[in-house]
Amino acid sequence: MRLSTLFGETLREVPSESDSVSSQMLARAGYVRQLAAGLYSYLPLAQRSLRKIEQILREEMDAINGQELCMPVVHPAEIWQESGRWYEIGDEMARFQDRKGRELVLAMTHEEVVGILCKTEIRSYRQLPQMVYHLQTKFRDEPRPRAGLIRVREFVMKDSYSLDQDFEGLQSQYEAHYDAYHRFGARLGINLVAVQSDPGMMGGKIAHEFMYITPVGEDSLVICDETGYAANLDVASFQKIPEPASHEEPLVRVHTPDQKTIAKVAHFCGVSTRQTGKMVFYMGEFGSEEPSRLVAACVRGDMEVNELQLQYAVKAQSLRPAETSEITSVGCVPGFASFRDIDRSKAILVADDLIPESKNLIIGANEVDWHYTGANYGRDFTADVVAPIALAYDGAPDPINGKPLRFVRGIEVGNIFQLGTRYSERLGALFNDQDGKEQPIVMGSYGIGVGRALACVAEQYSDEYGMDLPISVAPYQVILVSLGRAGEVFEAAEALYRELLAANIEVLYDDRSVSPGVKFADADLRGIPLRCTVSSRSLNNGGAEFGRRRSKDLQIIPLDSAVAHIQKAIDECFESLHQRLENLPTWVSRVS
RNA sequence: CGGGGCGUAGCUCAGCCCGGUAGAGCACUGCGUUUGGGACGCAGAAGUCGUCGGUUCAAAUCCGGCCGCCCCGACCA
Repeated sequence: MRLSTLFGETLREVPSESDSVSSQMLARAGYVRQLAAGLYSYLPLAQRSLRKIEQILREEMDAINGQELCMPVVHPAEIWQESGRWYEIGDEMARFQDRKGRELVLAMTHEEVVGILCKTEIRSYRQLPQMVYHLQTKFRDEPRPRAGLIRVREFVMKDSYSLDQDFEGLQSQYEAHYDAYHRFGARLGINLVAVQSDPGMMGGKIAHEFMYITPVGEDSLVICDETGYAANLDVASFQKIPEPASHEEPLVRVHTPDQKTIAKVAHFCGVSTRQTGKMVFYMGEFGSEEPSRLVAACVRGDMEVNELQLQYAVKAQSLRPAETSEITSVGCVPGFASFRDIDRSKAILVADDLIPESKNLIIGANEVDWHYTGANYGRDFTADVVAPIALAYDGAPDPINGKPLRFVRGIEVGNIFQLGTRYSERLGALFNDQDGKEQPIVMGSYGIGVGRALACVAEQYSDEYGMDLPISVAPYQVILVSLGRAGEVFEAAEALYRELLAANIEVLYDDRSVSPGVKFADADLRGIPLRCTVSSRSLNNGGAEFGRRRSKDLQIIPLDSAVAHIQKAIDECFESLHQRLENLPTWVSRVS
């Protein structure tokens, strides 16, 4: 490709549209342009990179017996009504009507269509297992798109769907995806960490997210480098160690003027926050049939509430922080609340499982400026539900060996879900088993965001001058820079360009008549890993100048063997990338 | 949805407080010079100041509504 004709300019100045490194780099390098919030055009360079990422996905999916197909982006509403998600999903799903008034939706994912396809294609256990995948556009009307390609509304996802007759089959395909996703990350040059995650409304019990670890990530994770335990904060567990206490002290009502927060009360009483019980109030929604109810949660004073686990503990559809009036309506005094003296007919009381283990807590007395000391679960107060509802924290003891967990942030590049039979049952995707009995197909679903993967690569492989993409992702392998329009240099560069093309080397040829500074600056920006320069200086030295992007260690390669030299360097780039495939985490080697 | 910021030429931004001729740099066009790390001179083209309304003799500037974009939070099958 000649740079003089490439569609897509570099930007000299940092675009103002977003703060994230990847979006600024991709914009400056002429890869992407924003059309609206969360909607991007991919210019030719980005398109080439995306196609390379897609090709890697195809190879990895094919390697685990996937079959590529393609399903529509526009779906009739009925299939989403059948699966139930028409009613469960809110404004995130784009809904519209066709000219006849038929309700349509833009696909957020494709479980429903796969289920519909199974109804006609799969009838017998003899046809299972199967795995299908596609690379297709999704639309999710995110409440807040952000960070360039990291969180967009329209994006291409590789989504695959496993179809099995039983859970053993599902487990096996799940494990195959687990390993394939690690290979995918390695081939892109990024480390993906598999973390336990919340299956959420996808249903099923087991799910993992594949995270690219970076401080700019939007998900919070806990990981332990020693045991390999890794989990999304939502589902992270940790060891809970009660404060030592020799005996139960008596319950004593103490005056605590103006000590409204846990920190203040603990300080006032001269104890650690670990000796206190903290109350947090939510309003729980339980569906249209049931009225919403107050959910009162109690965790030890040094901890926070894990809202997702609290929601599961009370089997609520959703939780929101309670208003002060809602708290007082059950007899609680904000700032001085506890499970004692609460109207238990109007609220669900949930205690973290550490609370019954903890002796002699300070809790609220439900009266302004008063607390109790020496409160003990069972004797002085009880809950309706005891469950692990405390949020893991930085340094919390690993659930396996008790070593401190590390808090990190990550970007979710992929996820894998064991769906089970939820969709096949609702959509009627059944097969006849060996006994001739109808059974629902056991499904799994597995996604990878293609653009998000590119953003993660750009995030990692950038410096102040631009991107330095791995050879597997870079739109071109080498950038050929010609300096000077003098006849000899021009002829040599043109000849080398033709030779590189003939040798099937992916070359971006800067044939523009701009100053050397512009060419080098653009070469640094564009993300091409190798650079070859032809100039009168290089010709005088015996050929072309060649090396890694921005390297000071440049070698002169004779023109007649230049192609071979460049091919060798490309091969070495791939080899060093492929070394990442060794010692990858696998399902078998995982701990968590 | 809550909080904050912004919207002026293709890009980055100044001008707005204090109302009166729409600006700079980069990019672009032409001519000439220049060619190893974002060159220089001369000439030129380019904006309905997001939008609608109000105040005023007069609005980019003051006031109000709306729209859009970014950031923090909520949310995220």
